[in-house]
Amino acid sequence: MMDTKTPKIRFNGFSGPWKKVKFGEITKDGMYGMNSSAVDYDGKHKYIRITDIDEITRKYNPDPLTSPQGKIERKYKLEKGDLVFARTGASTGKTYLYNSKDGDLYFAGFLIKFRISDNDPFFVFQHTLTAKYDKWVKVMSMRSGQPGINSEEFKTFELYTPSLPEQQKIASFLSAVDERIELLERKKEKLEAYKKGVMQQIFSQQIRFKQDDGSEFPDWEEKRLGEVLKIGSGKDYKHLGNGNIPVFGTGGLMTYVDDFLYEGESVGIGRKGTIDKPMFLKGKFWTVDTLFYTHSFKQIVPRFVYLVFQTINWKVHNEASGVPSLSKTTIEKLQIMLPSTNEQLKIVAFTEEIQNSISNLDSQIQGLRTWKKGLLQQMFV
DNA sequence: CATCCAACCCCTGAATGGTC
DNA sequence: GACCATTCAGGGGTTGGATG
Repeated sequence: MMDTKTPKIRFNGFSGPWKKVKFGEITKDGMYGMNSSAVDYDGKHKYIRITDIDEITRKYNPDPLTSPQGKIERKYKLEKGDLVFARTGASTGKTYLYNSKDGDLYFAGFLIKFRISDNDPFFVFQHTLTAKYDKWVKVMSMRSGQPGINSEEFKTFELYTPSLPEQQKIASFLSAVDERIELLERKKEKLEAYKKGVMQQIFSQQIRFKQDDGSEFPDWEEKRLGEVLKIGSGKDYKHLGNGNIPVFGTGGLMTYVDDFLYEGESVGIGRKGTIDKPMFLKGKFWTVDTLFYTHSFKQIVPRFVYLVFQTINWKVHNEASGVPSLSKTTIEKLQIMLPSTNEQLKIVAFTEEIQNSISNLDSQIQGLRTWKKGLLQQMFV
């Protein structure tokens, strides 16, 4: 007897149960890619490896663009309807559906390619974005060492499929949802670019704000950072107990403890490792050994410091040969042009408004992604 | 296997303090 | 006041665990 099921929600005009198939039954090959390392892009052959697939959007997103090394064979070129799977490492199970817009792509050995036949590729691909698939990957990839799933194992993944027209109907609906998400993403990118451009114009004084009564603000003054603020060192926090005071590292929030280093508005900046990602801090907080914070502000408001820090090219000031490093003296010696406090506040308010719109778009995008994930659970069985 | 990053630790130089 | 010992904080390289 055939194993069948019916999904919870469905488009009008379709009826009848969905039938259970193994992934291997609706695909051809299941071949491993090129066993070759990546080299600089040669202008013709684009290489796709696990890291070139975006974790969230599952799009081909190379950084930088590379080509495979050595002899390039046609059989490693992806075609319409090809779906690739990451087979080892922490990203095991990550998938990418070939999109002809990405041009000619040659796939790497850590990916396995399946060509989907007689079914809608996009419909099948969507199954690899479900919670059910994630769970399956988690179990199947368990090994004594690094996680992994081989070609034969991928073929055993089970899914339920309707008729081709119903698959296509679902696929076109879901791709419309994806398009909406992409539209918002592009909007967000544009706004981010706009913010960057405006900040440049503000800090080069091409744009100046006026006082509320229409008069000019005073001229900007050249200052050493050390004249207007002090740099505080982070400290180890391991000896502290649990609490509700956040501990920040160069990568952001780490944990919560029961003591604080500083209270008030401040800006964190990396001392080692990531030195070019300033963060705005407020309230009581603790920073680790590798994250500086600012304090004792004179003639400068912390939120403006945050803006200034975002415009500084920190990597230029790196003085170490190994892990990038900044020292207090380097930071204190930096020269900046400083507007009056009132103009600083205007600039801060203006840029924060743009930032709010960006954050708004971001939460809309997150919301849509969550909604789609839930939708997949209802539409598939 | 490569990358990232917190934690670790060594080195240096300034500050402090003691002794003759 | 000169000299030396000790302490301490900051600078910066190394290490190892986590992650992709």
